[in-house]
Amino acid sequence: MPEPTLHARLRAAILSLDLAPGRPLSERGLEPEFGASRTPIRAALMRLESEGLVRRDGKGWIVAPIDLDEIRSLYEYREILESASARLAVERASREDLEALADLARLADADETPEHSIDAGTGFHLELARLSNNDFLIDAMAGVLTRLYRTRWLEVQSAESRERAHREHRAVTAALLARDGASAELATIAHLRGTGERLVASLGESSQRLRATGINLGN
Amino acid sequence: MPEPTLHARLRAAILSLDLAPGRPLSERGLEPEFGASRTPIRAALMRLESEGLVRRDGKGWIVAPIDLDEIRSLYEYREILESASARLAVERASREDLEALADLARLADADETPEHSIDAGTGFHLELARLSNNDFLIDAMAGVLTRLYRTRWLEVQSAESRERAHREHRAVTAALLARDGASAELATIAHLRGTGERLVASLGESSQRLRATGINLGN
DNA sequence: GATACCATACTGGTATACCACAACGCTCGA
DNA sequence: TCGAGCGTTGTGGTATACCAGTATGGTATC
Repeated sequence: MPEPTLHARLRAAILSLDLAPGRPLSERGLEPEFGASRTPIRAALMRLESEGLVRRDGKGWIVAPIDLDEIRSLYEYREILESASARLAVERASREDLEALADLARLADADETPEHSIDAGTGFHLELARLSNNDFLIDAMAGVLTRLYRTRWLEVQSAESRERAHREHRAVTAALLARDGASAELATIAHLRGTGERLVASLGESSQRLRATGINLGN
Repeated sequence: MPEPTLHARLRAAILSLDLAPGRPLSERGLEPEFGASRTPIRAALMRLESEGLVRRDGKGWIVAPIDLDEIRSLYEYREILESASARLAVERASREDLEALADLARLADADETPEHSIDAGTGFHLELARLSNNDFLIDAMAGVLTRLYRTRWLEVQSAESRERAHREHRAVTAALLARDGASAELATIAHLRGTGERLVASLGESSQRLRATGINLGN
């Protein structure tokens, strides 16, 4: 296995909350931690900036904070992308592709580590986007999922929300397999809207309580 | 006026077709042409890569070619984004904002240089996206417009297509001002679908004839 | 004349030294 | 004791030297 690139390692550190949201990053400061020199670190930071995981703060860098308004916009945007994906998937995906997606939704059931649950959910939604067969839609969904990844540490805390997600994923795949575009769109929107609202609610409730779970919004 | 950044200068050179699609770029080769050293040139190239204007080709760089399938996907993607923008604009934009947009569509009438026409069209669509009040939607639309910018040198060649665009823009703004979301969506989709199909058709027709107009697809 | 091989001249990738600027803190003077 | 000014330290921005890999062209040999 090739060792992960610097970009991938930095990315993983941010997504795992190992590098806390809002934390200032200095190019030289990351040199010892990641065993690389400024040039590739700079390149990685610039790339992470375009992914929305890192941000310029004045002249310096910070790990992108988790902002409530941004999450709201992101879910609205995602609803546009994902409902369109569902509609296109109904028109274009093969039966095999749809069944593979349904398997993803079904297999996600079992007892999982929170991290597995996050990755399974991300995988499901990304795979759905792939079925649209539109590379720009796929890339956009990948970007959204990346930007939302850290907030999902919250969602997967409760077994109930994990089960709800799986149930709703199965509802989406059922509509897709039935080639019912309108239902697939509606099921997708229902899933996202519910998830988004619960997430925003729990984020808005108290950033104090979140810090107790090890999650800091960074703002 | 501050002098344009290196990124902006490279970007302008690509969008104006001064750097032909498909042309190989070497970091060192750009040094004398742009009077900068490799480090900032490299940074600019990485940024342009994330905007889709430059691409890695093996180990090297090339100006992104203009690919027919990509244009098709882009228009499909854009239809998703822009119809959603129109719908959101109907819900959210103030009367003043909508009238300002209508002004943009109206003022674009006059005799213009092709470049002005392109920028006016880009401005109109970007402004429409802004009225959605969703930053991600806005950024995505900006990205789409950037990626499509070079193809618009074709559209503005004919006075007839310029006039059609203006007319269709006015139809969109009329629906927006009437607060008729469904009509606004439909007018937007009609505009894009027609424009996209004509563009793809003329691109597909003959890349030979295009080269005569100074446009090379780079593939 | 054809082919194989080697030298050379590129490529991007990396490490690092230097620059200007900004913020912080200490020191010196009132 | 308080305040102002200056120096030290750290920031990103840039220029450049060096590295390893690669493709290419010329030459020498068969």
